[in-house]
Amino acid sequence: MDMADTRQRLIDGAIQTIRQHGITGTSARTIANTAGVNQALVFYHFGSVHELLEVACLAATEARVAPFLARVDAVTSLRQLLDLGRQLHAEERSLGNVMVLAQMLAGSQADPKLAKATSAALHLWIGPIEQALNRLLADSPLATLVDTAGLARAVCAGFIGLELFEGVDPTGAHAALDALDRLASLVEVIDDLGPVARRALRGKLRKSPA
Amino acid sequence: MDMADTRQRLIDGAIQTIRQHGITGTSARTIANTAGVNQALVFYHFGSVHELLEVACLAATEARVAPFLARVDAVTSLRQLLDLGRQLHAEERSLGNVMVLAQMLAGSQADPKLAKATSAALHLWIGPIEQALNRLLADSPLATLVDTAGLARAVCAGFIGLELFEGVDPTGAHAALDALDRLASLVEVIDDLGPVARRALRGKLRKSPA
DNA sequence: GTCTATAGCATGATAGAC
DNA sequence: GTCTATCATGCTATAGAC
Repeated sequence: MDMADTRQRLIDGAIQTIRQHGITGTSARTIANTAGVNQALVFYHFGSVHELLEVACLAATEARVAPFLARVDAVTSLRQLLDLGRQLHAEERSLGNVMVLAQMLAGSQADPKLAKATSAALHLWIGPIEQALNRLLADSPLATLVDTAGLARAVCAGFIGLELFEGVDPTGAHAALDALDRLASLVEVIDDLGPVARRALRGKLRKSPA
Repeated sequence: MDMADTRQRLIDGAIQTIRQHGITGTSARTIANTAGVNQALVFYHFGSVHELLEVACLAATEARVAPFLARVDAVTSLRQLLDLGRQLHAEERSLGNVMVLAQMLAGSQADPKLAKATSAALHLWIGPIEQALNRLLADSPLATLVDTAGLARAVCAGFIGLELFEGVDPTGAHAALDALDRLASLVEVIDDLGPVARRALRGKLRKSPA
């Protein structure tokens, strides 16, 4: 039953521990405890706590991104993409990959090795989002204005920040998400503009951006 | 010279320690070390490490927000507000209040007492930003669309997320900031719309938002 | 592969000399 | 108010029995 799946239990335990106790409350002992295995096995299977965290963060993110891929491919409009984003955010409250990434990011600021792993995990989200934006904005008046690579990263960073903020002010975070949603609907409208308005807008834009 | 300013040295030491070693590397001993004082004084002056962190976070944020107030009051357009935001972001790289808030937020997720203090500190930023947005959008076509309270919170959360992201991918964070800036210039253009386009836009918006 | 036991060090916090 | 000394506990990591 649990020959080489002790490894998996440790990975799952690491993720659950980060979610429940944050990066500050995560140690070989707390992980092993929630995983229901012996503490020494962390070092036998992964060498160190840090390495377990790196593996766990990547594995958990992969598992969470995989089902997301099909859903994002089915999206055919900006509005649908926004809706998918809100669905995702709601699901994250229970499944919590974003919080894991946030805690890992906090721990990464003083540790280059963690930073590398966390960056890799983040890019598992960034890639598909960027692709979707490229597809949806391909023949939009916004295509020349927005940099989809940068926007995808901004979206991910925003999710991280919102998740952390939600921990200390849930109603405030909800208001923030609503505000962004309404602002995004503005972009959506512009995306749907007719050719005349489109040209007018482009003229206006030409003199304003940096 | 340093009678009751040992207190201040500990506060400064706490902030500097969080910035250099993150929340995971912050302890009574590391703080006292960078402050150049004895470790026991943390508990004499503040009772516990957590209480020192709460005081320090609030004090550092107050000190950083104070000079910001005059600058945000001088702003007279959305473009200027965006520019101020970018200036602020550049300054934060060296002064680092946003990183302190990010690390405190990470630590707050499993600690309600820290959460309360961090939330209070965050609102020192949120308040003035919300005020500025209210003032600048007062008679804009966007006034009915955007919720300034929510938007102010979204902006703060976004800064937090970007700062964390910058730690693991500096060039990616730069691209993200640029993308947001360009997107914001779109909002700026709409803010400057004439009455005809304004009415057309309002009609389009009426059927689209949730 | 998994366990116990333990080394060696860092931690929060306190007691008591000065 | 500040110091030294100390306690109890938690931590990473390893050695060695099974």
